[in-house]
Amino acid sequence: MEGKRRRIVDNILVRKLEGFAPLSSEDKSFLNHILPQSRLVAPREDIVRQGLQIPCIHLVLDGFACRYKLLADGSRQICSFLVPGDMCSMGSFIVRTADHNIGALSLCQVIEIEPQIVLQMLARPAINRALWWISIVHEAVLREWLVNVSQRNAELRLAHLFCELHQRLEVVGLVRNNSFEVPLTQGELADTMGLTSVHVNRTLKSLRAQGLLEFKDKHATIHNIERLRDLCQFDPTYLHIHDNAPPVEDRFAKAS
Amino acid sequence: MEGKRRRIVDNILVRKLEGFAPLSSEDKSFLNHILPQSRLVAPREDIVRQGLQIPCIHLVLDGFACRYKLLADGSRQICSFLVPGDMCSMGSFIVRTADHNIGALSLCQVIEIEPQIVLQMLARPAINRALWWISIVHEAVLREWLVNVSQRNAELRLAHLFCELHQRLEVVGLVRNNSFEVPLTQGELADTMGLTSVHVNRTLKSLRAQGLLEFKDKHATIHNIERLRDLCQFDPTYLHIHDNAPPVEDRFAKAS
DNA sequence: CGTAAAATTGATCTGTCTCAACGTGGGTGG
DNA sequence: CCACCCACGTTGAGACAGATCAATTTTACG
Repeated sequence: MEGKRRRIVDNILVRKLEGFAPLSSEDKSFLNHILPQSRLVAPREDIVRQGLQIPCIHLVLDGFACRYKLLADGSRQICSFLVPGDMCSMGSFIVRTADHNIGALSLCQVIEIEPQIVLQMLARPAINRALWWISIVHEAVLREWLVNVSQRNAELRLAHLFCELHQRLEVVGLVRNNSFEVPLTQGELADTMGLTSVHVNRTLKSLRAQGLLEFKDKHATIHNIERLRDLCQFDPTYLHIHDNAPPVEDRFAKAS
Repeated sequence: MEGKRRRIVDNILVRKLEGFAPLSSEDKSFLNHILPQSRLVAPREDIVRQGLQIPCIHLVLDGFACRYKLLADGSRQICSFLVPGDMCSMGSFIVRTADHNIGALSLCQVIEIEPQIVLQMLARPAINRALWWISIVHEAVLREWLVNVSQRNAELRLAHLFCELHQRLEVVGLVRNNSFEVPLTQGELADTMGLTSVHVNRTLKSLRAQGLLEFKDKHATIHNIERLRDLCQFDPTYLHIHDNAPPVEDRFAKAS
C-alpha cells in the first residue's frame, strides 16, 4: 500500500516535468527515490499564509488547491489553481514572506519538499531547467488569466478557464471521456473569474444550453472541445508543453 | 561619453538587483564589465513577437516597454510594464516560443544580453538568486494586477497602478518631488486596466479633483502618497524589496 | 433526518461601455 | 513660418453586462 502510493506519487511529478522535456533515467530515478512524507490537507485549510514566512515547497499529488488574495472588504481573488502534479515553485527559496495565501479547495494530498532536496534538484541541470519552466508557465498562465478577466465577458471567461483546465489535467492523465473532476463551487469559480456566483450560475446555464459545457457534481464535461476553444479563442501555446528551447550551444551554431 | 553611458547603464542593473540583496564587489564588478551593445527602440516597435522564437534576454535602460497580448477582436491587454532596470528574465532561455509580445511604449534604450553572458550570470550564486527573485516578483506583480482588474473599480485600479509605479521607480531613483515620468497615453492606461480610454479620462479627472493624483504631460504627481495608498490598500510587500530569504543552512539551524 | 451550504431563479440597480461631438497641441509639408 | 492634420484628450447622453437584493429549491453531510 505504502509502496504503491509512493509510486503513484512520484509518477505524477515525473509526468508533469516531462510535459516540458524528457528526463534521463537517472533524473527519473532520482525523482522516484526522494521519499517525502505526504500529508492530507482538508478543504479550506491553508498551506501558506500571506505575510508569514513561506514554510517550504509543496507538491500537490491529489486534489485542487489555489493561490488567493483577500481584500479588506472581504472579497477574494483566486489567482491560480494547483492541480495534481503542480508545485509552488521557488518562492520559499528566494523570498522571505509570502505575498499570497495558498489553500486547499478540496481534500488535498500534498508533499512538502525539504530544502536540501530542492538543492539536489537544482543541482541536476534537466530538473533545474524544468523548475524554471514551471515558473515561466506559471507566469504565462497568470497573464492569460489577466487577459481573461480584463477583456472577456462572463461566457468567454468561463469557457477559457475550462479549456485551460481540460488541457492541464489531460497532461497528467486526469481527463477521461471529455470529462474531468473540478472540485469547485460556483462561488469559487466566481472568485476566480471576478464575477458573482449568481452570474456564474446563469452563465453556466447558458453554456449548458448551448451544449458547450456541462458542470455538475464537481465534474466538467466538454462534448466538443474544438467548438469551445473556437468560442473563446483558446490557444494552448502559453502552457508551453514540450516547448523546450534549444541549448545555448546550438544557438551559436545557428548564428554562425 | 561612451564610458559615462556605460557606467550609467550598469549602475541601473546593479541598483535593480541590489533591490533584492547586496552583491559582492566581485559580482558588481562582473556586472560592470559585461559590455553589451545598447540600442534604441522606437515607440510602438516590438522587441519580442508572440508565436515566434524569443530572440534573447533584454534589459531596459531607459523608457517604458510593456508585455501585451492582442485578441482577435482587436483589443489589447497590457500585462506588465518594463521600466528602467527591468529585464525580461529567463523566458528565452527555457522556452522556444514567446506567448506574448513585448513592445516599446516610449523611446527605449535596451540591452540585448547574449546567451553566454546569461550562463555566466547564472554561474554566480548571488546573481542566480537575483534572477529567480526577478521572476518571483514578476509573478507577484501579475497576481496583483489580476486582483486589481478583477476586484477593484476604476478609481482604485488607477490608484493602485500609480502606487506601484511610484514604488518601482523610486527603487531605481526615478522619483523626484513626488513626481515621476509615466510615458503612457490614456488609451494605453486603459489597455492596462481593462477600461476604455473614455472612462480612464473621467476617473483621472475625479482623482485629480480629490487632490490624490495628477497625471499630465506624461508625468504623474502624487502629493500625498499615504492617502493614495490608504485609498486602494496598496501594500508594497508583494514587490519583495530587500526580502531575501535566509539560506538553507540557517533554516536547518532554526529547525533543530 | 435535520440543517447549513450550495444552486437556482427573478427583479432591479449601477458602473462602465458605446457612440458621438468637440477641443487641443505638436509635428509636417508646402 | 504658417496651416493643416491627426493623435490624443475631454465631455455628454444613452445602453447594457453584470451586480445586488431577495426568495426558493436542491444537495451534502453530521
